Amino acid sequence: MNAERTYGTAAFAALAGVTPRALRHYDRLGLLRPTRSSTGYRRYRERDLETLEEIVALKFIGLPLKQIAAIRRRPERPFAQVLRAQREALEVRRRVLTRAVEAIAAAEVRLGSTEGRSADAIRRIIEVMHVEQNQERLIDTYTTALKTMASRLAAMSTGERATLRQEWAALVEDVRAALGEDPRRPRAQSLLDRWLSLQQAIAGGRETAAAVSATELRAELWARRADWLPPDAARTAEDLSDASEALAHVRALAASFAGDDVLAFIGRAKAARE
Amino acid sequence: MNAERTYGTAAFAALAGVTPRALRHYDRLGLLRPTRSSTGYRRYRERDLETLEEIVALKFIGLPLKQIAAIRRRPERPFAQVLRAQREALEVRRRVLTRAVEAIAAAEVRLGSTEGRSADAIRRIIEVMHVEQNQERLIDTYTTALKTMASRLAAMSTGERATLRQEWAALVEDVRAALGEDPRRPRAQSLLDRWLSLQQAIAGGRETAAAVSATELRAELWARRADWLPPDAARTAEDLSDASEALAHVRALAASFAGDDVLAFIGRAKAARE
DNA sequence: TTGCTCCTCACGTCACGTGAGGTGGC
DNA sequence: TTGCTCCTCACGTCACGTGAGGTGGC
Repeated sequence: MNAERTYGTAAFAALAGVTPRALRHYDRLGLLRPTRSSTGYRRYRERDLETLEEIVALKFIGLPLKQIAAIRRRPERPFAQVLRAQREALEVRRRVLTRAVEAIAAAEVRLGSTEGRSADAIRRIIEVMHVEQNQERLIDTYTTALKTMASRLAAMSTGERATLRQEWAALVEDVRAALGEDPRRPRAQSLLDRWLSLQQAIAGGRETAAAVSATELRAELWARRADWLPPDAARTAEDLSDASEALAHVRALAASFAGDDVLAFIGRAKAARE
Repeated sequence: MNAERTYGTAAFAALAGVTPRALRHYDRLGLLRPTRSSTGYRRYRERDLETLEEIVALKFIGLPLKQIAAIRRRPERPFAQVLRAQREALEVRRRVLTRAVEAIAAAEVRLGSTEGRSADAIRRIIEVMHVEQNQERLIDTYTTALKTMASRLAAMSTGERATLRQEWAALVEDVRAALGEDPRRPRAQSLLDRWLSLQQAIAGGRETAAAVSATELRAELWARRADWLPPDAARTAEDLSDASEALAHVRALAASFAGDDVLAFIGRAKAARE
């Protein structure tokens, strides 16, 4: 009595919408071990179906079976972290696919117009591919720079941040007042010194600073911000590894950078120095 | 004299941005065979770079190496077909990724609110996954039905199509005039006969007809049309395997279907018949 | 002569698909 | 007793990554 309903491999596979071979695979990996009949046949129970559905769901979001096994045993990382990392990985793959589709579309246009030859179309793919790879590299550089700045700012005390902000505002004001001056004069050169040391304080290493100060780079990136700026501010703050305060600083920084006249003056002072 | 500049494996790999191992792989597959020095070392020439760039470009758009080899030998299918098939395949993969990202996002929301447990989040993934799979199935069914209709219409003569259109318009008008009548009466039943036979003429098999006549299906699909209707009409016409005329017929058909009162009457007549 | 580069196997990756060859169950 | 289902190997997939073990080149 109370004999529980069980299923053979094929029946259970059909019930769950997977193949029998997949069930054997999960069994071998230890993901889902059914009981065995006296003759060695696999016997699945009703409650195995819940387990299998979980496995299929985690596979649907692209997790490898090994990681699924780890999560089901006991997650070594909090599930929220797993989900976030996986979502970001999928978003990267989706962007790659988008680039490829764009390259194909460009090649199709080339092929359709004025009896294009396939060699021309392939060349077009190469062009689009290179342009897009450069953009990816710019985005990576800039995103890394932003994260570096955010974490440095987050590591400072409130007082330090306030000081920095004041110094920065003062410097920008002083530069504005000196815009017409000769960039070779000591006055301009001393403004440049202040600029470089503030940049060093916020951005740290030289590469970060360089990435942040390239004007064309920022223009290009801003034009394509939909590609790298997450849609909602909450997520952005999280990405930058700390709180909205750090993000606010980065924004203030970006805003202060936005004055092209100021940047041009600093550029002239740099050019005069060498 | 005139000794051409050549490169060793590592140098050529660095020049082209691939790994030495990849070059050996392409060599073995016959994709790019360099000359060999007397001691068996691979020697790449300047013009091998063009070949390699083509290979990398075709790999970038997701073609497998075997197919790239075939294309470079001599394309057995026109390149336009290859590009289109590849673009469509990538678009499908992109949609799958979009679904997965959506499912993860839903799970993250669940996890964030009111101390969600990971089991709840996984259940949420399952829900979203099932909803989306149903939608995919609907879209497939409907798209197939549309293609079937388009090819049947394309196979007809202009005269036959004109007749069909007239009969259809006349039927819709007659049904409108009979909306208030008893669906069990011979009048309504004869309208239903005309409806079924016209549907048979356009849609062919019973499954196609069923797909086309399910009201909720069309409402659901129309709400999500961005997912399955290609953005530009030109491409749509091509998808439907013949010209804008066939497409125009499908559109006219869809428009005539759109009257919910007409559909409801036919539905009542069908219900009365059994 | 000593590093350095290059060479050729050959296994591993990931989630199964696909036979091959054999045995218990209704 | 005859099909039918199930079982366990074990190779194949795809584009290389990663040693292992060995030899020519500057």
